[in-house]
Amino acid sequence: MPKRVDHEQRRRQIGEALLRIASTRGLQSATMREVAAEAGVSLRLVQYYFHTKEQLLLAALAYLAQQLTERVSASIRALGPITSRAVVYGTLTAILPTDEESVRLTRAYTGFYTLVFSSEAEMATRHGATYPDKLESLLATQIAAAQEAGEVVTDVDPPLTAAALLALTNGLGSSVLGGQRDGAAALRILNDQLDRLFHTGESSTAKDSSHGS
Amino acid sequence: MPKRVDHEQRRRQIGEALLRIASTRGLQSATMREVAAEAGVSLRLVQYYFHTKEQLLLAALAYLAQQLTERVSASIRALGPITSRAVVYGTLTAILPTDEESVRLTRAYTGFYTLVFSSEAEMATRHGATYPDKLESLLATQIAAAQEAGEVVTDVDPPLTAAALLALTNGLGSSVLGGQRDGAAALRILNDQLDRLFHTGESSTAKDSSHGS
DNA sequence: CCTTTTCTGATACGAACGTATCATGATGCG
DNA sequence: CGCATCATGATACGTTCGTATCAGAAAAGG
Repeated sequence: MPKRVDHEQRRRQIGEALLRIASTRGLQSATMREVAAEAGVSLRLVQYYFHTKEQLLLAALAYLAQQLTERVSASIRALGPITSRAVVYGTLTAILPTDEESVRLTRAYTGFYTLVFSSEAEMATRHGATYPDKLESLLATQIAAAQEAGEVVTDVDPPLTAAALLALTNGLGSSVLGGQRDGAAALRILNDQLDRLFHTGESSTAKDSSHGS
Repeated sequence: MPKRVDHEQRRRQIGEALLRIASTRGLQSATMREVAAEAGVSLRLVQYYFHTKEQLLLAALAYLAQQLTERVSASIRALGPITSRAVVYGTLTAILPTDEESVRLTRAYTGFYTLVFSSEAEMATRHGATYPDKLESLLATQIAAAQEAGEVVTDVDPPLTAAALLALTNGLGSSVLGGQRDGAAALRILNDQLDRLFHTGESSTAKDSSHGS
């Protein structure tokens, strides 16, 4: 038997190359040959590890979801005390394209997302719908908890508000990716809304309490 | 000279065919041949009226923007008395995919939008950025006017809030297009937010004041 | 040592794309 | 009445895509 290389590492290397292309040149530029070149391997190797292109896309999407999840929990963890507000703030800012990494992730994610409602897309049911739903119910739970703690007024509907916050963040992300505004401006808008929800008087972010334009 | 047909009508017929494809099978399925078949003309005719595919896309985008604009003003007009709140409500609900026409428009629009930050896209500067900006400043003006009228509390920042509302609506639209929820659910979420902004006590929509899940 | 299995490379194939070319009715003007 | 010109049709070309095929190198096992 031959050199016995780590298959999973190889697959990951190729999948990451696809994500890199998706976040720079767009998913429609992620052809088999481009991915192979980006990963520094031959086209045959890509075919060897992924029999078909759909398998490659599916694997790359899984890698992307994993990275997104890791980023969300890292963002929450970085905020220190795990309060409901920190979870909400950390979750939303993690998926807002503000720094280089989040721009990469959201760009790639948007590519997959639009691939879903174009093609008949059997991959729609796999990740596309379940991932935002999880995020949304997580947010709803935290908002309800914040209500119990008196940080949020009781007349807001947690599921409705959670959905609104997530949709707001996604919409802001799209505007950043589309070049309408930069990440800092999007963050200001999000913070403004969060401040209105969590009526503690202080701004959500630690570094700056003013949100003037 | 031959039959002397109306060129503009022909171009429109072909452009609409592209939009129809974009909103059903996706923009990447809108090939020259598909557009020709959808419009019921020959491929040569499409080439005759649009020398290159980019010209066709540009023209179709212009048609789409025009239809969107018309829909927004029609939606505002249908609300009767032109109050600030009606303008805001009419604008946002017009671009939310709730009925068949708005689904068509938003689907097509999303296709163009994602085409922009994939390709180097010279068409990004033409419509992509200016259209949302116009909507946003319109909303900001109306929110400020509502503040003057006492319908909105004075501590909200009109530009920031306008941006948030538009981003929220876009995000909700994406979730509807992605199949995460239906148009009615998205409308409930939007109404919930508008009710919180315009503290008149009544729901924004005329038909139902409850927003329970 | 040599077989057998695992991995990698070069190249070919059919389809679909955007675009270009050749050819041909139809019509209004001189 | 013809002929130049606008409008349309049929088809070809070169490229790129996903995928398939043919084949060679490298290392464990007998």
